[in-house]
Amino acid sequence: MDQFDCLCIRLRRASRALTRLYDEALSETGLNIAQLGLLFSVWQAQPIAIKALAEKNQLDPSTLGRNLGVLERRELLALSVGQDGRTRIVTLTQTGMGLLVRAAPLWEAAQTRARERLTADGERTLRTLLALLEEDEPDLVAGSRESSNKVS
Amino acid sequence: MDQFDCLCIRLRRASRALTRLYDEALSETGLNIAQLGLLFSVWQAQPIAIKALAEKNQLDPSTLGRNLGVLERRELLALSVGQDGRTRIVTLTQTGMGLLVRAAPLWEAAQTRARERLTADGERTLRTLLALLEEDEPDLVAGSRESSNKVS
DNA sequence: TAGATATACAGGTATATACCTGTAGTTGCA
DNA sequence: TGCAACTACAGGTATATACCTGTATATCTA
Repeated sequence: MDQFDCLCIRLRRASRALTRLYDEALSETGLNIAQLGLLFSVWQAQPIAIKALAEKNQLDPSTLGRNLGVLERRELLALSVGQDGRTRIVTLTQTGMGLLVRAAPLWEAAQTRARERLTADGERTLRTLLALLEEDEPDLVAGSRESSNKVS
Repeated sequence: MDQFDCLCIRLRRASRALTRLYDEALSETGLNIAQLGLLFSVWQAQPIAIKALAEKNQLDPSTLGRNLGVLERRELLALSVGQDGRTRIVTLTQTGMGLLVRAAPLWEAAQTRARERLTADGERTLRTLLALLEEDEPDLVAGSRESSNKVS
């Protein structure tokens, strides 16, 4: 146990560090990067039900519901009842769209700073590796379809 | 803005996914991976003040203080007043040490499963890239000391 | 040595995150 | 069609995370 070089802890630490970088860049918008990502995700997919949005973002639906609540209270997005009375349909408001547009260049700047910490190659590799980490064991039986995500 | 491929969002998503993997593996211990990491960090560094531990883990001191509180209430670690009366000194209890030992093989299994999602090369590369992301602009003026963390 | 300044936390507030349970609304089937 | 099973959320509870402010303790300086 003298070696506890935990991948998860490393990832969480890097995640906190990068979150700080983006949040700081976005501070004047009153949004953090998680909220901006959510707004953008809604913009892309609207109108969309909470469950579907949760899957798209790989978030627990109850977590997402609460996160949406914060943005709804700021009137950045609107929730309404879907045709299926059980669902809540999420859409972006005008205000939300406006804020998204205003935040875009600030996000861009943060992204650039993040990229500067990596190389162009590094960024591509990182994205690939992060995607691999999200993969749930892809059905070990069907061994024919070889893993298509080899990394250098 | 039609391309919002945010590194930070990707990192946070991967972090959630990996956290789920580790937390599930550790569930029978009643610890999550953040708590296990903290216990281990204390074990390595004890006795240590909250501020120093916060720096070691790159956590906000107030965040760390609350996280420690959870583990203290479970009597996994102990807080006492340091020689400098302002500081709180953290140490692992016997119970904490015992749980750390019990959790080790479960953590190991999770780590192995995480590694299987990457390649050996991938893991090494990932660690390097994550470390780069944590780096705060390394003093742009002193341009002589060239960046020693190039990635293939 | 007294007062100014600095430091280390504790606690308030807010958000992110997940698990669990309860409830309202749908769907499927006898 | 009426009930059983299912589904989508809402809300409780708990932890992780960070920022800000207040307080106790140290330290420094005139």
